Amino acid sequence: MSDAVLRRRRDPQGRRQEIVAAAAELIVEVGVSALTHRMIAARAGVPLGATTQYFTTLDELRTAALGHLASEVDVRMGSIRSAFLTRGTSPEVITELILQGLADARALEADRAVVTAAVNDPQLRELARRWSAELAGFLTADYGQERAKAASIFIDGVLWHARIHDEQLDGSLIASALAGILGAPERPSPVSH
Amino acid sequence: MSDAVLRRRRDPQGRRQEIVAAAAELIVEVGVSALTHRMIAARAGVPLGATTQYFTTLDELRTAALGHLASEVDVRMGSIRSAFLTRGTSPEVITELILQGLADARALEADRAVVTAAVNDPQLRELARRWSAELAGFLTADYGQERAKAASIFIDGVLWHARIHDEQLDGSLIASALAGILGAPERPSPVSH
Amino acid sequence: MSDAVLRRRRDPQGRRQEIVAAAAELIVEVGVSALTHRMIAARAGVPLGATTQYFTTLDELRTAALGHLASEVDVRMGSIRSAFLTRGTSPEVITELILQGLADARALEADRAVVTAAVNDPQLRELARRWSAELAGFLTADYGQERAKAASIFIDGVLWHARIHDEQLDGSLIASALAGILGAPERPSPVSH
Amino acid sequence: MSDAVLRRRRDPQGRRQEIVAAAAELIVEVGVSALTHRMIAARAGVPLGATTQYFTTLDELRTAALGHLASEVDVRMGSIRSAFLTRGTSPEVITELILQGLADARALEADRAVVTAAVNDPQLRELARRWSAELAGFLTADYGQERAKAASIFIDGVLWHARIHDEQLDGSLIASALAGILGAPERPSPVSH
DNA sequence: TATGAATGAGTCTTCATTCAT
DNA sequence: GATGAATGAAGACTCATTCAT
Repeated sequence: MSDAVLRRRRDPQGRRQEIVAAAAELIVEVGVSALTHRMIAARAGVPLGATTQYFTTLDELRTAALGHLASEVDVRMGSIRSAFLTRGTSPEVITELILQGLADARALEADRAVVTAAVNDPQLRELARRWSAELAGFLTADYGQERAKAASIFIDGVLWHARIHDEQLDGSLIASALAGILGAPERPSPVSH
Repeated sequence: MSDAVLRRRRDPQGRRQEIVAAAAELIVEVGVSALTHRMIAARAGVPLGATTQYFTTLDELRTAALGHLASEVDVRMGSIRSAFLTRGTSPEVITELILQGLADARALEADRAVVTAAVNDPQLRELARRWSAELAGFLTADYGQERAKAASIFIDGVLWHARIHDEQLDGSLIASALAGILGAPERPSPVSH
Repeated sequence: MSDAVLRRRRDPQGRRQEIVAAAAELIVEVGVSALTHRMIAARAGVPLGATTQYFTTLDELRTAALGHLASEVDVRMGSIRSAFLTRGTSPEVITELILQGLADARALEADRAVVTAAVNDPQLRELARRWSAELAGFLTADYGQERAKAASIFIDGVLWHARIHDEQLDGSLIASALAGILGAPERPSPVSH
Repeated sequence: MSDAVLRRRRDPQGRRQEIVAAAAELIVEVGVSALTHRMIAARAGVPLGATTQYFTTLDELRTAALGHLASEVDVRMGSIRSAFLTRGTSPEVITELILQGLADARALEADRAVVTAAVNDPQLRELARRWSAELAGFLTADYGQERAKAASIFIDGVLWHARIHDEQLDGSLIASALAGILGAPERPSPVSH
């Protein structure tokens, strides 16, 4: 009991999470390749040994952290899906969701960090592809496969644009472009009217 | 000593180029942050010391390599401009140019490598922004600023898509999307008919 | 891997000391500017990495080693002071202390190493000045400031002489010179008779 | 002839001297161990290759430069000797010569650089010993061997003092100390009266 | 002969990883 | 289990030295 006070409360699962979260933060800030055990330990506020206790290699930890970021994106993806389900997939709704995404700097950075890393990481590429397909999938029912895919490509462009440019993209520009890409719904969206 | 090493023929200019080219290749393959002197020397087929003879620091070499890639993009940008001047800016022409770009894997990789690196490098960001603006600029005369910008964003999306996905993007998808985004020309393009 | 290496027993404090001591030895032997991590590690009998584990930079280690030597000098300075207090400051007593100092090769070397390094190191210069002033201070009460300072300068000369020449300096030479420099005590030393 | 214009005038001896002089300057400024070919070439305003053309190894060049400094000291030694011959060796004359020496910062630095280097260089030690003996020799005729040696030791102390302290040493302090050390001349100096 | 490019040994430093405590 | 000391493999960078031109 007296020993339990000296040490941090035993909570392996929680500690693991802290480490992963710290690593994820750092990936967003300095990039995947700059990660080090020491850096992560410092950020997480855990001793150096803890980082190797929970993850055999740095690579394993890196993977976990990237997975963590990916899951953040997944969460957002889920909320987009439910927004589409309740509010339809009109260009205006999509635009609003995009603007919301752009406003959440943290989420944007997480997303771009993962996608950037994906360029040189097969596993992440798969992930990025899945998201891309998922987004397109949401729109396919209403606009057909081709247009849905084109829209998802455009959205990807918007996200990259935000990462490189400082200016805020105009909502009407996005909405018009989406409208142009998507054209009229192939069959009436169940919710949009 | 028994170093009967045969030294390479002297050609400073050429050697410098070889090193930069090797570094550029590696940036494309493994990303900027994974670059090391050793890796570059091995790829260029020069001794380790040669990399530091021509570039005081690795950073300097990195910058030169990125510049090399950037200039490749600039060249392509120039050829796009002249294509627009002679053939107009109809969605079909744009699409054809994009497909040409996608077909040139090397060019695509150079472009994406620079843009990826741009996320964390102010100087490259500026460059990326300039390209973005340039591309939009080509289209502004015919379609107005808003649509031109939206089209350039879409094109950015297409390039990213190509980098992440293995499948070949369909030309008709691109053309339709561009047509949707650009709408009818505000005033007839002088060349397109 | 087959590294059946047997690791040294853990003793951070001790190891740190070993490293500093090895560095100090080497400064005495080869001078400050010739120090290298490898040399120190070899002398201390520790692996290369140990030297950087305990000292972030070589400069930090150098400073610690110089400090180590300086503290040795400080100790001797203290014993000189107490000798003066109990036995007075007659030229004979001073001479005896100097001869003792010269006999302790190790102490002599420490002193010379620090003073030599002081020529190009502001911090050490301050230290050397302090010792100089301290030594003169011991003698000021009995001989006045001027003569005390002259004596301390002479003593410095003696120490240098010993470092450069191999011959042993004669005690009577030192005593006579000191007697000539110091003249008669301004007021009777409380202990010397 | 037209080729002679492109290249520096052929003057091997002169060039060699320039290099040695540059090296000597640098030894005084940064110490023996910091010397590099490149540094010397830059200072001398000659191409890198010239430094290895005239000296097989850096060590050889270093030695030459140290010799150059030594010869400067030798010159001063000669002028001291002749001053003693014409003006005698009274404490006042010695003091004046010392003060002159201290005033010539360049000469002082040369002397200290050589002596400092001598601590770890057998060849230079020999040189330093010779100077020491020489100086003592000048005074031996008038004051006997013991006192002469004591005086030369004191003078060495004065030179070191000047290197470490910023304050200017008082002439009267030096003169008094020398008078105390030397006592009355054993036989009248031929010139001093 | 004079020059500076070429080479690789050696330096400092950082870290992943192992493992004693 | 938890911690941080221990180790050595790289990595960036500097330079003496060699030698093609």
